[in-house]
Amino acid sequence: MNNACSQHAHPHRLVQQPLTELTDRLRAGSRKVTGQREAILDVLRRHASPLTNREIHAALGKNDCDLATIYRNMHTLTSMGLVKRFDFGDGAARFELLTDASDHHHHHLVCNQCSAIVEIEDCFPTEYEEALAKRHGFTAVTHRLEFFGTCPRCQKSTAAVDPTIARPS
Amino acid sequence: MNNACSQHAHPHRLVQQPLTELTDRLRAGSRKVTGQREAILDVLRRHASPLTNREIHAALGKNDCDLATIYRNMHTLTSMGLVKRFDFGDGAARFELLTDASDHHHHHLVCNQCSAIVEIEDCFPTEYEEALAKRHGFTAVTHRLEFFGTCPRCQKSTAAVDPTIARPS
DNA sequence: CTATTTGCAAACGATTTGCAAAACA
DNA sequence: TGTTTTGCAAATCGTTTGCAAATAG
Repeated sequence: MNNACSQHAHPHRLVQQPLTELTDRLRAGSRKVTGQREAILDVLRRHASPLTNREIHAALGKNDCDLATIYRNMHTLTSMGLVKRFDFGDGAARFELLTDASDHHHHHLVCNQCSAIVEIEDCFPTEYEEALAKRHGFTAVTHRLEFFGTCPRCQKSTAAVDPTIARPS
Repeated sequence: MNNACSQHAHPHRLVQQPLTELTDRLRAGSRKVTGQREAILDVLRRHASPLTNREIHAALGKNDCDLATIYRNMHTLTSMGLVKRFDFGDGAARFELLTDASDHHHHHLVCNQCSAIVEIEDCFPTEYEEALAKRHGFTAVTHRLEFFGTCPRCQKSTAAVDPTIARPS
């Protein structure tokens, strides 16, 4: 995927926490600290935007490991809370490192043209969500919210967008 | 997928517009009115919640047609604006009939346990979205928003939920 | 009659899984 | 050493596509 514009990502997400802190979290969860896991976590550390398994695999370079290993580890890391999974509706899951508790819930603004991703702090108002849950008798209600549009850089080009892809109107 | 609770769906979406009105829209788009298309549209007409291609296929019963035909037609119908595609993050696209312009934008509340789907009118505040777009220099910004939780019926049972699936925290 | 549409089978891309070898603790 | 993790290959699942036959207008 072409992430040419991804440098627009909000700087606050580029905070790199030390790798040792991450491996410690692995040990705390009684998981083994393997070279593959370190390499994967290291790739995630240095990326502000969520990456697909394939992108992680490509970014591993020298520390290459099997794609299946990445898939398995993203499951593990997600269930351990080290990583969060996002879906942009294009058929590939994306994963982002959770640096701290405050990162556990946020959203994205994705360019329909070049797939640039901007981290967003805006969120659906809690009070609305609570009212909505109560109204329908649901409990433990959460939401998935992602924004799509045309990024500044792509506003000049005139590339067509596939109208059948799941971009809400 | 188990949609046992789907009768919770908001009644306003059960409005069934005549099949002829739909086929007319096909003709208006210079598309042929085939038996398969009529059958597919008829299935969508009588369902309040979005259906997967497989669910549509199963619902066709006697008027069975090839799955590939359904996939191709959902593309066609989506690009014609007769149908809208939704993604709940479980890997299967869902489609819902658009009865009128007011239906072009709405959201869902999905039960994590039984996949019951409730149609939701609540939406992310337009002014927030506009501010967000301006702040990041994006144009033509839209959003995808879906809610997840535990439906009234499932609040009694104690089924575990896969923590690795993309349900935002 | 002619462009569209369909059925069938094969192809695809993302993801998962079985199993034996390799590696952490 | 005993359990977890990895690599490899095969399997799965949703979806797409090539192509010849069927069909709507």
